[in-house]
Amino acid sequence: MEYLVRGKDVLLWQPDFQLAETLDCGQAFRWAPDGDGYSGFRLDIPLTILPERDYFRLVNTTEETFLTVWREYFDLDTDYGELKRLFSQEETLREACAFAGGIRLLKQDPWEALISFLISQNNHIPRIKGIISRLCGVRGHFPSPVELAGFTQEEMDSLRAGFRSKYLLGSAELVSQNQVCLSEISRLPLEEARQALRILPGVGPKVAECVLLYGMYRVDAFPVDVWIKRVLERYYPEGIPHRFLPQAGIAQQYLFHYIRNIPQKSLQLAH
DNA sequence: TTCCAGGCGTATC
DNA sequence: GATACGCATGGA
Repeated sequence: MEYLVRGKDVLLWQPDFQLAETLDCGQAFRWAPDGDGYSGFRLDIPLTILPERDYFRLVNTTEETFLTVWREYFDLDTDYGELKRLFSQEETLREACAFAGGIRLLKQDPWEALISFLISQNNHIPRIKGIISRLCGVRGHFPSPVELAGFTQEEMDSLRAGFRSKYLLGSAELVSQNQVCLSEISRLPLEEARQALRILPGVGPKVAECVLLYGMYRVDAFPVDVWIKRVLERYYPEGIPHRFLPQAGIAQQYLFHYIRNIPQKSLQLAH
Protein backbone atom coordinates (compact mmCIF):
# COMPACT_ATOMS: atom_id res chain seq x y z
CA MET A 1 0.00 0.00 0.00
CA GLU A 2 1.36 3.39 -1.03
CA TYR A 3 -0.51 6.62 -0.46
CA LEU A 4 -0.10 10.34 -0.58
CA VAL A 5 -2.15 13.15 0.95
CA ARG A 6 -3.01 15.72 -1.70
CA GLY A 7 -5.07 18.65 -0.38
CA LYS A 8 -8.39 17.23 0.89
CA ASP A 9 -7.84 13.95 -0.97
CA VAL A 10 -5.80 10.82 -0.43
CA LEU A 11 -4.17 9.21 -3.44
CA LEU A 12 -3.75 5.46 -3.22
CA TRP A 13 -1.56 3.16 -5.28
CA GLN A 14 -3.02 -0.31 -4.88
CA PRO A 15 -2.65 -3.33 -7.20
CA ASP A 16 -5.27 -6.10 -7.37
CA PHE A 17 -8.10 -3.58 -6.93
CA GLN A 18 -10.95 -2.76 -9.32
CA LEU A 19 -13.78 -0.60 -7.99
CA ALA A 20 -16.70 -2.21 -9.82
CA GLU A 21 -15.50 -5.73 -9.13
CA THR A 22 -15.03 -5.06 -5.42
CA LEU A 23 -17.89 -2.67 -4.64
CA ASP A 24 -20.55 -4.20 -6.89
CA CYS A 25 -20.11 -7.94 -6.44
CA GLY A 26 -22.77 -8.64 -3.82
CA GLN A 27 -20.71 -8.31 -0.65
CA ALA A 28 -21.74 -4.72 0.17
CA PHE A 29 -24.91 -2.95 -0.89
CA ARG A 30 -24.34 0.76 -0.29
CA TRP A 31 -22.04 1.69 -3.18
CA ALA A 32 -23.22 3.22 -6.42
CA PRO A 33 -21.42 4.31 -9.59
CA ASP A 34 -20.58 8.02 -9.42
CA GLY A 35 -18.87 9.53 -12.42
CA ASP A 36 -15.89 7.33 -13.21
CA GLY A 37 -15.82 5.96 -9.68
CA TYR A 38 -18.09 4.97 -6.82
CA SER A 39 -19.69 6.68 -3.84
CA GLY A 40 -20.90 4.95 -0.73
CA PHE A 41 -20.60 4.47 3.01
CA ARG A 42 -19.11 2.39 5.74
CA LEU A 43 -21.82 2.81 8.36
CA ASP A 44 -22.08 6.61 8.41
CA ILE A 45 -18.71 7.49 6.94
CA PRO A 46 -19.09 8.60 3.31
CA LEU A 47 -16.55 8.19 0.55
CA THR A 48 -16.17 8.91 -3.12
CA ILE A 49 -13.35 6.98 -4.76
CA LEU A 50 -12.19 7.63 -8.32
CA PRO A 51 -9.80 5.73 -10.56
CA GLU A 52 -7.08 7.99 -12.04
CA ARG A 53 -4.13 6.86 -14.17
CA ASP A 54 -2.30 4.35 -11.96
CA TYR A 55 -3.84 5.30 -8.62
CA PHE A 56 -7.15 5.91 -6.84
CA ARG A 57 -8.36 9.24 -5.49
CA LEU A 58 -10.24 9.09 -2.18
CA VAL A 59 -12.12 12.35 -2.36
CA ASN A 60 -12.52 14.72 0.57
CA THR A 61 -11.17 12.51 3.32
CA THR A 62 -8.34 12.85 5.82
CA GLU A 63 -5.18 10.88 6.37
CA GLU A 64 -6.55 9.82 9.76
CA THR A 65 -9.83 8.54 8.30
CA PHE A 66 -7.92 6.80 5.56
CA LEU A 67 -5.61 5.05 8.01
CA THR A 68 -8.26 4.19 10.61
CA VAL A 69 -11.22 3.37 8.37
CA TRP A 70 -10.53 2.79 4.70
CA ARG A 71 -7.23 1.00 5.13
CA GLU A 72 -9.04 -1.75 7.00
CA TYR A 73 -12.27 -1.59 4.97
CA PHE A 74 -10.49 -2.18 1.66
CA ASP A 75 -8.20 -4.73 3.32
CA LEU A 76 -5.14 -2.85 2.08
CA ASP A 77 -2.68 -4.79 4.25
CA THR A 78 -3.49 -8.12 2.61
CA ASP A 79 -1.53 -9.18 -0.48
CA TYR A 80 -4.19 -10.32 -2.94
CA GLY A 81 -1.56 -11.06 -5.57
CA GLU A 82 -0.19 -13.73 -3.29
CA LEU A 83 -3.68 -15.05 -2.54
CA LYS A 84 -4.47 -15.30 -6.25
CA ARG A 85 -1.22 -17.16 -6.89
CA LEU A 86 -2.25 -19.67 -4.23
CA PHE A 87 -5.79 -20.05 -5.60
CA SER A 88 -4.49 -20.32 -9.18
CA GLN A 89 -2.96 -23.68 -8.40
CA GLU A 90 -6.42 -25.06 -9.15
CA GLU A 91 -8.19 -24.74 -12.49
CA THR A 92 -11.60 -23.28 -11.65
CA LEU A 93 -10.24 -20.79 -9.13
CA ARG A 94 -7.56 -19.82 -11.63
CA GLU A 95 -10.31 -18.99 -14.12
CA ALA A 96 -12.28 -17.10 -11.48
CA CYS A 97 -9.25 -15.03 -10.38
CA ALA A 98 -8.40 -14.26 -14.00
CA PHE A 99 -12.00 -13.31 -14.71
CA ALA A 100 -12.15 -10.64 -11.99
CA GLY A 101 -8.73 -10.20 -10.43
CA GLY A 102 -9.67 -6.86 -8.89
CA ILE A 103 -11.96 -8.26 -6.22
CA ARG A 104 -10.99 -7.57 -2.62
CA LEU A 105 -12.88 -8.66 0.47
CA LEU A 106 -14.50 -5.67 2.17
CA LYS A 107 -14.03 -5.67 5.95
CA GLN A 108 -17.36 -4.20 6.93
CA ASP A 109 -18.89 -3.17 10.22
CA PRO A 110 -20.46 -6.21 11.94
CA TRP A 111 -23.81 -4.53 12.63
CA GLU A 112 -24.07 -3.27 9.06
CA ALA A 113 -23.18 -6.74 7.76
CA LEU A 114 -25.76 -8.39 10.02
CA ILE A 115 -28.56 -6.11 8.84
CA SER A 116 -27.47 -6.31 5.20
CA PHE A 117 -27.46 -10.09 5.10
CA LEU A 118 -30.68 -10.45 7.09
CA ILE A 119 -32.22 -8.46 4.24
CA SER A 120 -30.39 -10.50 1.61
CA GLN A 121 -32.20 -13.75 2.28
CA ASN A 122 -34.37 -15.03 -0.55
CA ASN A 123 -33.87 -11.68 -2.27
CA HIS A 124 -32.29 -10.15 -5.39
CA ILE A 125 -29.25 -7.88 -5.09
CA PRO A 126 -30.92 -4.81 -6.69
CA ARG A 127 -33.81 -5.10 -4.28
CA ILE A 128 -31.48 -5.60 -1.29
CA LYS A 129 -29.89 -2.28 -2.20
CA GLY A 130 -33.29 -0.61 -2.38
CA ILE A 131 -34.36 -1.84 1.06
CA ILE A 132 -31.05 -0.76 2.65
CA SER A 133 -31.33 2.62 0.95
CA ARG A 134 -34.80 3.13 2.40
CA LEU A 135 -33.54 1.87 5.79
CA CYS A 136 -30.92 4.62 5.81
CA GLY A 137 -33.49 7.16 4.70
CA VAL A 138 -35.67 6.78 7.79
CA ARG A 139 -33.22 8.54 10.15
CA GLY A 140 -30.98 9.99 7.47
CA HIS A 141 -28.21 7.50 8.23
CA PHE A 142 -27.65 3.82 8.89
CA PRO A 143 -29.69 3.17 12.06
CA SER A 144 -27.97 2.03 15.22
CA PRO A 145 -29.34 -1.05 17.02
CA VAL A 146 -31.22 1.20 19.47
CA GLU A 147 -32.66 3.32 16.68
CA LEU A 148 -33.77 0.33 14.61
CA ALA A 149 -35.33 -1.36 17.64
CA GLY A 150 -37.40 1.80 18.07
CA PHE A 151 -38.75 1.96 14.53
CA THR A 152 -42.52 2.28 14.37
CA GLN A 153 -44.66 -0.13 12.39
CA GLU A 154 -45.11 2.60 9.80
CA GLU A 155 -41.36 3.11 9.47
CA MET A 156 -40.79 -0.64 9.13
CA ASP A 157 -43.51 -0.82 6.47
CA SER A 158 -41.79 1.96 4.53
CA LEU A 159 -38.79 -0.35 3.99
CA ARG A 160 -40.92 -2.88 2.06
CA ALA A 161 -38.69 -5.59 3.46
CA GLY A 162 -41.48 -8.15 3.52
CA PHE A 163 -41.17 -11.04 5.96
CA ARG A 164 -37.62 -9.90 6.86
CA SER A 165 -38.98 -6.95 8.90
CA LYS A 166 -39.60 -9.10 11.96
CA TYR A 167 -36.03 -10.41 11.75
CA LEU A 168 -34.63 -6.87 11.60
CA LEU A 169 -36.67 -5.73 14.61
CA GLY A 170 -36.01 -8.88 16.62
CA SER A 171 -32.28 -8.81 16.00
CA ALA A 172 -32.09 -5.08 16.71
CA GLU A 173 -33.77 -5.65 20.08
CA LEU A 174 -31.34 -8.37 21.13
CA VAL A 175 -28.29 -6.38 20.05
CA SER A 176 -29.51 -3.07 21.50
CA GLN A 177 -30.21 -4.74 24.86
CA ASN A 178 -26.76 -6.30 24.76
CA GLN A 179 -28.24 -9.78 24.96
CA VAL A 180 -26.16 -10.47 21.87
CA CYS A 181 -22.82 -8.67 21.69
CA LEU A 182 -21.32 -8.66 18.21
CA SER A 183 -17.85 -7.56 19.32
CA GLU A 184 -17.72 -10.45 21.81
CA ILE A 185 -18.89 -12.92 19.18
CA SER A 186 -16.20 -11.71 16.80
CA ARG A 187 -13.56 -12.96 19.26
CA LEU A 188 -15.02 -16.46 19.72
CA PRO A 189 -13.73 -19.58 17.98
CA LEU A 190 -15.46 -19.99 14.62
CA GLU A 191 -17.95 -22.69 15.54
CA GLU A 192 -18.92 -20.97 18.80
CA ALA A 193 -19.36 -17.70 16.93
CA ARG A 194 -21.68 -19.44 14.45
CA GLN A 195 -23.87 -20.78 17.23
CA ALA A 196 -23.92 -17.43 19.04
CA LEU A 197 -25.03 -15.54 15.93
CA ARG A 198 -27.82 -18.01 15.27
CA ILE A 199 -29.55 -16.92 18.47
CA LEU A 200 -30.62 -13.88 16.44
CA PRO A 201 -33.98 -14.26 14.66
CA GLY A 202 -33.54 -14.66 10.91
CA VAL A 203 -29.92 -15.74 11.25
CA GLY A 204 -29.42 -19.25 9.92
CA PRO A 205 -26.32 -20.95 8.49
CA LYS A 206 -25.94 -18.67 5.47
CA VAL A 207 -26.47 -15.30 7.15
CA ALA A 208 -24.23 -16.29 10.08
CA GLU A 209 -21.49 -17.20 7.64
CA CYS A 210 -21.83 -13.85 5.83
CA VAL A 211 -21.67 -11.88 9.09
CA LEU A 212 -18.55 -13.79 10.06
CA LEU A 213 -16.86 -13.31 6.70
CA TYR A 214 -17.82 -9.74 5.79
CA GLY A 215 -18.47 -8.27 9.24
CA MET A 216 -15.92 -10.08 11.39
CA TYR A 217 -13.29 -10.90 8.79
CA ARG A 218 -13.24 -14.60 9.46
CA VAL A 219 -11.83 -15.56 6.09
CA ASP A 220 -12.30 -19.27 6.79
CA ALA A 221 -16.07 -18.71 6.90
CA PHE A 222 -17.70 -19.98 3.70
CA PRO A 223 -21.22 -18.78 2.86
CA VAL A 224 -23.12 -21.17 0.59
CA ASP A 225 -26.00 -19.62 -1.33
CA VAL A 226 -27.75 -20.89 -4.46
CA TRP A 227 -24.87 -19.68 -6.66
CA ILE A 228 -22.06 -21.20 -4.60
CA LYS A 229 -24.13 -24.39 -4.43
CA ARG A 230 -23.98 -24.49 -8.23
CA VAL A 231 -20.20 -23.94 -8.14
CA LEU A 232 -19.77 -26.77 -5.67
CA GLU A 233 -21.95 -29.17 -7.65
CA ARG A 234 -20.32 -28.35 -10.96
CA TYR A 235 -16.65 -27.90 -10.09
CA TYR A 236 -16.04 -29.23 -6.58
CA PRO A 237 -18.10 -32.38 -6.03
CA GLU A 238 -15.36 -33.51 -3.62
CA GLY A 239 -15.36 -30.14 -1.83
CA ILE A 240 -12.95 -27.19 -1.87
CA PRO A 241 -9.29 -28.32 -1.77
CA HIS A 242 -8.02 -28.43 1.80
CA ARG A 243 -5.14 -26.06 1.22
CA PHE A 244 -7.65 -23.29 0.41
CA LEU A 245 -9.78 -23.75 3.53
CA PRO A 246 -7.99 -21.16 5.72
CA GLN A 247 -8.98 -18.49 3.15
CA ALA A 248 -12.01 -20.23 1.67
CA GLY A 249 -14.15 -17.15 2.21
CA ILE A 250 -12.03 -15.06 -0.12
CA ALA A 251 -11.95 -17.87 -2.70
CA GLN A 252 -15.73 -17.95 -2.39
CA GLN A 253 -15.89 -14.27 -3.36
CA TYR A 254 -14.04 -14.88 -6.64
CA LEU A 255 -16.18 -17.95 -7.36
CA PHE A 256 -19.46 -16.15 -6.60
CA HIS A 257 -18.68 -13.35 -9.02
CA TYR A 258 -17.42 -15.83 -11.62
CA ILE A 259 -20.45 -18.13 -11.67
CA ARG A 260 -22.89 -15.21 -11.76
CA ASN A 261 -21.19 -13.41 -14.64
CA ILE A 262 -19.72 -15.94 -17.06
CA PRO A 263 -21.93 -16.37 -20.14
CA GLN A 264 -24.57 -19.08 -19.82
CA LYS A 265 -23.19 -20.66 -22.99
CA SER A 266 -19.83 -21.45 -21.41
CA LEU A 267 -21.67 -22.80 -18.37
CA GLN A 268 -23.48 -25.31 -20.56
CA LEU A 269 -20.32 -26.19 -22.48
CA ALA A 270 -18.42 -26.72 -19.26
CA HIS A 271 -21.02 -29.15 -18.04
C1' DT B 1 -47.06 -13.59 -16.74
C1' DT B 2 -44.36 -16.57 -14.22
C1' DC B 3 -40.14 -17.53 -12.12
C1' DC B 4 -36.79 -16.72 -8.82
C1' DA B 5 -33.74 -14.50 -5.49
C1' DG B 6 -26.37 -14.21 -1.38
C1' DG B 7 -32.72 -18.45 3.41
C1' DC B 8 -35.12 -19.11 7.51
C1' DG B 9 -38.70 -20.92 10.72
C1' DT B 10 -41.82 -24.42 11.41
C1' DA B 11 -44.21 -28.73 10.87
C1' DT B 12 -43.77 -33.44 10.00
C1' DC B 13 -41.74 -37.78 9.64
C1' DG C 1 -31.47 -35.64 10.74
C1' DA C 2 -33.89 -34.85 6.62
C1' DT C 3 -37.33 -32.94 3.80
C1' DA C 4 -41.34 -29.82 2.47
C1' DC C 5 -43.53 -25.64 2.60
C1' DG C 6 -44.84 -20.70 3.28
C1' DC C 7 -43.14 -16.31 3.28
C1' DA C 8 -43.32 -10.47 0.96
C1' DT C 9 -41.62 -8.21 -2.71
C1' DG C 10 -40.34 -6.86 -7.21
C1' DG C 11 -36.63 -7.44 -11.01
C1' DA C 12 -36.07 -10.00 -15.15
